[in-house]
Amino acid sequence: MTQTPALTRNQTLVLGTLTKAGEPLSAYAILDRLREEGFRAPLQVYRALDKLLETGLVHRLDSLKAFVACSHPHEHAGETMVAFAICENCARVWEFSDSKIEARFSAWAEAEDFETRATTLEISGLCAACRAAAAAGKPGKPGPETSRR
Amino acid sequence: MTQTPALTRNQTLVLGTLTKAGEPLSAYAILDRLREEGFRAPLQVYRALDKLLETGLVHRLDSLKAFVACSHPHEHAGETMVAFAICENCARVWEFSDSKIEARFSAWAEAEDFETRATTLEISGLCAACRAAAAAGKPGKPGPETSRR
DNA sequence: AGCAATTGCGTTATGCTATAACATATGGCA
DNA sequence: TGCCATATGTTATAGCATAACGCAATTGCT
Ligand SMILES: [Zn+2]
Ligand SMILES: [Zn+2]
Ligand SMILES: [Zn+2]
Ligand SMILES: [Zn+2]
Repeated sequence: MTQTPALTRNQTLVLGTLTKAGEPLSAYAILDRLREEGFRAPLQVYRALDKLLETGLVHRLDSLKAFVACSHPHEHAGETMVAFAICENCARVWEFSDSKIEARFSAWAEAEDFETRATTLEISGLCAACRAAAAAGKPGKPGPETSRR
Repeated sequence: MTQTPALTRNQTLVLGTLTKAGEPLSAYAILDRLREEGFRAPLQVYRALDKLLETGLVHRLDSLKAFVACSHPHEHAGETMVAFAICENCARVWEFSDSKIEARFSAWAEAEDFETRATTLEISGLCAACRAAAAAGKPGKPGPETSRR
């Protein structure tokens, strides 16, 4: 069940940065926000992220090359397959799981005798708020802070 | 329906390289295999890939940062959500779609009023052949040619 | 044919993402 | 005390992707 073994200072800082941001951040964006705390090199961020990813407190979004704090520091223990919906406009992320989706993937894997180790389930698009704003002619937020140093 | 407008020389070379490889290749791996054909710069590969991705002849696997030829140059027109299973050991890729998986994602999107634009559905693990080989004590193939120049 | 617009191509330079390798420090424990 | 494991700091390097420029080929029109 991956007992959380109390976070170190760097891990706490990185997790705090992601939580406060409320949206996905690239490792380098995290680094920039932690320079005042003494961070100097990407490795300090990546090493902290490694541990946070292991314990499930943070997720990596492959489609964005960015990291996000787990929205329900729930039990990721239950083997649950987690999916993410990412708004291209406001960068908000919805983390959800659906037992039926999981069941279908498992069915495919069983039929093919494939042993699943990791999953990447991400859908990107426009959230309700952004679509409403767009319909009303408003510009909207700039997007996720990734690829922007 | 994205009429395929006849491929250019570079696009043909890149698609041929991916098809012949039969496994995912990074853009730089493709570049290396096309130097004898006159390729010099990553952009030549990326520009060809852009078009091939548009027309659905090639897919990008975010979890691998690599590209793979579509295994059934089928109609990707029908809005079908495509999923990939990737063997971590032999790098083979299974491309499949499941209307029930798609239906569940669509149901979530409709409930949240989220407009889906793109999907990344990838599961990685071990294929049947590699598991059997591992059980028999054999080493197996080295893995996908990504991150190796 | 003449001409403009589009698209593809080649090249150079640069930026973003991630890890290797080495050094130092710290804390638990035999 | 001496050993081991883990965290950390630092420098350098590898791997992935695009910006910006200029030129060439193609297309579509008059
Ligand atoms: Zn989570
Ligand atoms: Zn939004
Ligand atoms: Zn396909
Ligand atoms: Zn395999």
